[in-house]
This record gives sequence, C-alpha cells and structure tokens, in this order.
Amino acid sequence: MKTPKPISPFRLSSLLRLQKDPNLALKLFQNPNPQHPKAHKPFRYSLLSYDLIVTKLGRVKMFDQMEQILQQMKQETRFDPPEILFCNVISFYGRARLPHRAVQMFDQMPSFRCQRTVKSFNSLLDALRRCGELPKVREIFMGMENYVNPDACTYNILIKACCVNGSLDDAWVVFDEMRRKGVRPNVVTFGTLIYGLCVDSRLKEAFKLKEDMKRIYGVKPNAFVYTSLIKGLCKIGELSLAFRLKEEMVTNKIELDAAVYSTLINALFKVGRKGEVSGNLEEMSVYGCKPDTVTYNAVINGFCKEKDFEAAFRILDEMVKNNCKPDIISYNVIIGGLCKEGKWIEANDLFEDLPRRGCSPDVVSYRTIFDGFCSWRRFKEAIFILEEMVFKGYGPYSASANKLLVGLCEEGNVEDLWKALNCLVNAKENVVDLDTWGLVISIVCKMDKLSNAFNLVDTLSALNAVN
DNA sequence: TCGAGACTCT
Repeated sequence: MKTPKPISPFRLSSLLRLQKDPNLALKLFQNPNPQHPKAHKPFRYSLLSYDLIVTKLGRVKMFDQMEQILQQMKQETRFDPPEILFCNVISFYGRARLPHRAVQMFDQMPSFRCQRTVKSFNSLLDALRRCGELPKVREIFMGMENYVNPDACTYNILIKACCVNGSLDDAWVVFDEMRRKGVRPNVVTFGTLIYGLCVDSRLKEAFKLKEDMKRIYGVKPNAFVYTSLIKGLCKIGELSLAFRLKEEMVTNKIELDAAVYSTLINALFKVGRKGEVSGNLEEMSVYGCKPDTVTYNAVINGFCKEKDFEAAFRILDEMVKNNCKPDIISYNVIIGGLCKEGKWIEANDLFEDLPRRGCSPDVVSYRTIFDGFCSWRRFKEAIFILEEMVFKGYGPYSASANKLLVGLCEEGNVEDLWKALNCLVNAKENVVDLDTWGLVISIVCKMDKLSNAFNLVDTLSALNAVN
C-alpha cells in the first residue's frame, strides 16, 4: 500500500477547522503526520493552525493543553502572533471565572512579541468584570490612560459593570465622562443603558433614551434595544404595547431576530394566550428568522407549565428535526415540570437518558430531580442522587435537604438519616437549617443508642468546620 | 470569543 502524502501546514489548518472534537484536534495538531515518524524536518506550523487549536481548546476550557500550545508558539520565530489571539485567551479565562489567569496572560503578552493596544486592555477589563472583580476593573481603568486611549468599548464595559451591579447612577456618571473625553457613544452604549433601565422597570426613562439616542446622538436603535424594551413591557403585562413595538421594528426596517420572538412567546404563555404561539412561530419564518434553542425552550417551558408534557416532548423531537440541538435547559425544564406533577418516574427516566442524548446534567438538573424525589417522599432515590451530586461537587437546595431530613425523621428511618447526614457533611455549604437540626438530634436520641448521638455530635462539628 | 439580549432552577 502506498504511504499517503504528508500533511502540509496548510492542509493541517483545514483539517483542524473541520475537526469538531477538541481532543482529536489536539492529537492531530501534536502529530500531524503519524505515517511519517520523524523522517522529516520539524513541522512548520502556520499561525492559523495555532490560532485554531488555541481557540478550540479555550472554548472547552482545556486550559492546561492550551497553555502548552501557547508555550510552543512562543518559540516560533517565523511570525509574531496577533493581539486578537491573546484577547480571545483573556476572554476564555474571564468566562471560566479565572481572573488570575486572565491577568497573567495580559502580563505575558510582550514576551510573545505582541504589543498591547486598547483592545487587550478592554478584553482584560471585561474578563475581570465577568468575574465580579470590580475594584480591579477600576484600578486598571485608572492606570490604562498612561498607555492607551480608552475607546467606546472601554466605556461600554464600565457601563455594563455598573448596570449589572445595580448602580444605574454610576452608569450615568461613566456615560458623562465618556462624552467629556470626546468618545462618541454607540449603539452598544445605549443598548446597555436601556437594558439596565428596563431591568430596573424604569420604562419611561428607557423609552426617552431610545428617542434621545436617535434625535440627539444620531444612533439608530437596533434589535437589542427593542428586545430590552419589549421584555420590560411584557414584565408589566403590557403585551399589546410590546407587540406594537415589534411592528415598529418592521416599519423601521430593523431585522427581527429569534430573541424578540422568544421574549414574546414567553410572555404569551405567562398570560395564558398560548393559542397565539404557533401563529408567532409561523410569522418568524415569514421574516426569515429561525427559532433557536432559546425560542424552543420558551415553548417547552410554556407547555410544561400547562402540564402538557406530550407537547413538550413533541417540541424536543421538532428541534432535532430542525437541526436545533436541545440543551440542558430544554431538559431541565421538562424534568422540573414532571417532578412538580409527581411524575418522578418519567422525570428520572429523562434524567438518566441525558448522556445518551448528548447532554450532561448540570447543577440545576441534580437539584431539580433531587427536590422532586424529596417532595414526593422517594427518600431512597433522593439519597442515591444526593450521593452522586455531592460527589460531583454540587450541593442541593437547602429546602430540599431539609425536606429529606424531616421526612426521614418522621419515618424514623435512622439508617437512611445517617446516610443523608454523611452526604450533607461532604457538601460544600451547610444547607441544613437550625430547626431541622433540632429535630434530627431529638429523633436520633430517642430512636437510637446513645453512641449514635455522640457520632452525631461529630457530624455536627464537621459541618461547623465547613462553615 | 475585545463590548449588549431572549429560555430553566433559587
């Protein structure tokens, strides 16, 4: 058999682009020519292939492997890596809540022969904002003017930080400073401010700003601005005004997107107008926007609230058919709905089927199914789940844990009570309230030998140590 | 994926 031709650096990039599995992509990158072991000169990796593999690894949080590739890239002398690559790495760390590593990457950039502009500063600011490191955001912003000129993006990040923090007044201070420094606010600036106002239910001000942005600043509102306003109107039950706003988008030739419809569909279900949902879904295709996972999730949620699980499962099938992958939220909604109705067998079936469906349960899935078992007094099943979730580092809702303990006390089931307590000791935070403790102690003392009461004291001190 | 949103659980 003929040995295949060795892979060229150019070909490696296209193969990396096609490879969806990050582990396989990494293997491919590390050993592009398994058929030609060491017979050739060192492989001349292109900058593009570095960029592709770093992005792939960063997206799935394979940070150790990503750092290794970065070190390898540092040794390359044939090119200087572009700033955007590091901006991406910084933002991966921000999304993964690893502020230290974001700062580290920023600090190391010069050693990669890469100059830092306002873009890297912005990436770092946003990463720190996501991690809630607001004092650090402030500190870096104060210092950055010695190196670069803050741009609109910089101020937008600061405004966002204020809005998320619930301090809209501070957001206005930043907005004023932005204008004083001669930086023109753009559509993101206004979008962020309007979003903040809507979340705070200050709709009057939000609508005024929408007018001002056009009239005074010459910035046209976009779909993002409209969605915030529509959501704000839905929240106060003004659905007809919300729909009128959607019509205004059509009149003003602002492209409708799935988010607008997800918001409206969610609101329709909430006020019991589910009959209008399918009409809206049809209208979406008229405007050329396809429902996405969030839209479908809103529909699934609506059906579950109506206890129409058949319809909910039908939507799951429809998603698959329309090439729209259900995510963990889609499943959590159904599992939660089933649990609420006492259909814990069906809920557990779906829960256990998650891996086969290509979705791993998250902390919400565990808490939901655990609460379902506790509410319907399926204590054996609950303890089984509790063991698994604590092992994974997830903790239950406090109310569910208390339901379990109280239930076991009522049943006088000291053995299972013991098991549950041992699990809860290993949970990250103390979720058992004082009244429940009192009950547990009195039951154990009454039911069991004194020795267990001593053990219980040990358990209690272990919990206190955790606290 | 240098900056903004819509869907689940508290």
